[in-house]
Amino acid sequence: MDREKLVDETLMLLPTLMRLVERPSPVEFGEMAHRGLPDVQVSPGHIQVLIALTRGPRSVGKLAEELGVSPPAATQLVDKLTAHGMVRRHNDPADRRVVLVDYVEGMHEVARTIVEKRRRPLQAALSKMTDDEASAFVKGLKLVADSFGTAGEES
Amino acid sequence: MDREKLVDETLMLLPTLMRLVERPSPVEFGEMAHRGLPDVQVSPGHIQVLIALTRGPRSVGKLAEELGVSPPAATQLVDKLTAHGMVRRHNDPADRRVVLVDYVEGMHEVARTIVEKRRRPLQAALSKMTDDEASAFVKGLKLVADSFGTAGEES
DNA sequence: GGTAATTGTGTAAGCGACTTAAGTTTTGTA
DNA sequence: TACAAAACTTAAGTCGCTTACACAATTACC
Repeated sequence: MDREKLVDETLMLLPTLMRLVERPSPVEFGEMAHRGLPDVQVSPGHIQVLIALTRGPRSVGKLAEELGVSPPAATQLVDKLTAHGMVRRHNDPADRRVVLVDYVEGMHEVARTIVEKRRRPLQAALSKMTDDEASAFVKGLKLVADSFGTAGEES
Repeated sequence: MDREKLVDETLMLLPTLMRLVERPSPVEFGEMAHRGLPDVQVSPGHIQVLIALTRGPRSVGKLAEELGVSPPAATQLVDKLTAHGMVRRHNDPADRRVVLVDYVEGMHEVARTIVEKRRRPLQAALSKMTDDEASAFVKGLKLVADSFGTAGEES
C-alpha cells in the first residue's frame, strides 16, 4: 500500500469534506415550528452542543473544551440555541461564576430528532462499510484530529 | 459493533477535526523568504491548489470544481498564490475566456516542500494505522464526502 | 480578614473563507 | 448579426471563529 498516495488523497479530501460538512444543511429547527419560532438552520457546532448535552448539563467552559473552541465561541453557540428555546442557562449554586447549560424541559426529544436528521447522511456512508472499516474510519479520525491538534503547538 | 455509537462519535469528531484542519497552521511561504516576499500563512485550500497543479495546468473553473468551491472562491485562492509568486495566470489560446493557472518557473519544487510540511501531521497519524485501516479510513472519507455532498440536493 | 491573583463568562472588534449577485469579455448559434 | 451561454472577476455580505478586554466571583496568601 502506497502511503504517499493515501496522504495526498486525504490532503485533497479533507478540506472538501470540511466544506460539505459546514455547508448549510437541510437540518433546521423546523421541528419546533409548532411553537411559532422561526425556522433557522443549525450548524455542526450546534449539533455538537446538543449531543454533548444528552450526557447531562454542562458549563459553558466545559462545552468549549469538548468542542475544541474558545469560550466566546461556546457562548455564541449557547446564545443561539437559547434564542430558539432549545437550551437554558442557570447558575451553578456551588460556584456562581459558572453558567450551567441544559435542555429546556421537553426539548430533549426535539433535539433527538434534529440530531437524527443530521445523523442520516453519516449513517448512509457508514452502512456502505464493513464493521472493521467503520471502526478503522473512526479511529483514523481520532488519530488525525490528535495529530493536527498537537501540530500547532510550538515552543 | 454498535453503529449508533460510531455515528455519534463521528458527529462529535468531524466538526472538531474541521476546526483543527482549518486552524492557521505553521506551514508558511517561508521557503520563499529568500526572495524577499512576506511570510504568509497557507490555508488548506491553497494546499489543494498546489497539489492539483502538480497534475498539470488547470483552468480556474476546473480548480473550483476539483475543490468543490464556487468560481469566485477559486479566483481568490489563485489571487493569493499569484501575489506570492507561486503561480501564474495565462490565457488559453484556444478559448480566450478561460484562464489557465500554472506554477511560476522554479516554484514547483518550492510547492513540494510547502505541501510536504502540511503532509507531516497526516503521515504521523496514518503511520499509527495498519495498511487496511489506512485505506479504510480514506475510503470512509470519500463515502462521507459523497453522502454529505448529495444530501444537500433537494428537489 | 483584606488585598491580589485566578477563574468563568460575556462583549467588542476583526479576520478568513466562503457564498450569491452582477458585470465583462469571449464564444457558439439561430 | 443579434442573442444566449460560458468563463472569469468584482462587489457585497454571511458565518464561525479568533484575540483583547471587561467584569464578577472565587481562591490564595501574608
